[in-house]
Amino acid sequence: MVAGPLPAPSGTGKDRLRLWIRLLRASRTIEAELRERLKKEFDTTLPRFDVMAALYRAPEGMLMSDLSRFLLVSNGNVTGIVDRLVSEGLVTRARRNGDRRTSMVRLTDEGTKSFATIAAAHEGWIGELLGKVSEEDARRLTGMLTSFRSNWEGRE
Amino acid sequence: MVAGPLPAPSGTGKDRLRLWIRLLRASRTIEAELRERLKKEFDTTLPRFDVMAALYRAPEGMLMSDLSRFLLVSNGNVTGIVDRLVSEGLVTRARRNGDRRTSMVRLTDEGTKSFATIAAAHEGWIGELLGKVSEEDARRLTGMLTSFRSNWEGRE
DNA sequence: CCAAGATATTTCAAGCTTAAAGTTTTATGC
DNA sequence: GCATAAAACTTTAAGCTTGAAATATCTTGG
Repeated sequence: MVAGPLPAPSGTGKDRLRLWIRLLRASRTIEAELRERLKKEFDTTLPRFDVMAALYRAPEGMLMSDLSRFLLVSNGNVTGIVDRLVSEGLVTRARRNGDRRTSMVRLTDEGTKSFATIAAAHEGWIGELLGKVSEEDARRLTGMLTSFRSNWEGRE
Repeated sequence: MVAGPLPAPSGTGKDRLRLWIRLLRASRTIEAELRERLKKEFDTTLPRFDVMAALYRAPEGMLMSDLSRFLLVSNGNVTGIVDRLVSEGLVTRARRNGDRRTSMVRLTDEGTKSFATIAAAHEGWIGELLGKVSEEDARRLTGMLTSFRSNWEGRE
């Protein structure tokens, strides 16, 4: 065989490591800002917002396991957050006839109304925080991240 | 927040919101994978790794406030993580002559050795997890994220 | 039917995280 | 000097997070 110079498998990992660090810092910076604003302006938290956002897209409701899969967090975690949302009257757990292990989690009317308000502010904040990223860059970056993600989907 | 596209049909913010969601999902996916491997292979955690990584770059040591600023986390948070690292013998708090409020936090020899091992594995993992991102894309993406960050530096 | 396994969820212990309040030490204005 | 403010850090309470163990329910092969 005419084995040419091997394509240096890891030799160039430096740029990827740098990318990861930037990625992490960017998302942490934005996350911190969002958390602070959610707390200050709506007296809520990011995890609660995440759960409500997921439920908002699913008027028919979601199972606990749907939620944890969609949000990329553990089962036990969702239990606690939903417990608190239920106790605040924003969400309900509806027992199902068919399978008594599960329950459909849904936004209440109050939860829906509350989320719509917060989501509008949230979208504005993101526009502001990412204001310096041009729409074109945003689309290109999104594309890169999407292809990255599809590389990982279904691994866990 | 790992929410899907919100129904708000605001014309211009849409792409940025989508970008934010992708960014968050990507970093959470990678973070989860790293956390799991750190636990399984080295019986440690991401926050511990982050602190040790910061200290590794600063052989002369860092103040608690330096650490919390650099890592983008709260003061009290760093206190707990450093406490645990100290109790494991990986880090020391050296009282300073000048200012008795502060102490220099440094890696111990054991901590340095331990971190070097873990960091090597970590760099390999990142190379693997971001393997589908070309080096060129990685550099371009890093550039975008860097300019974004500089937009925010000094705001808090 | 029913035992054995699979699923869906909750509980638990340990650790991470923040914001706010408290402690100790240093710096400053008068 | 010395009261007062500022700075560096720790403590605290509440909530988030995970992985593992426990519970309850459903499914399936015999």
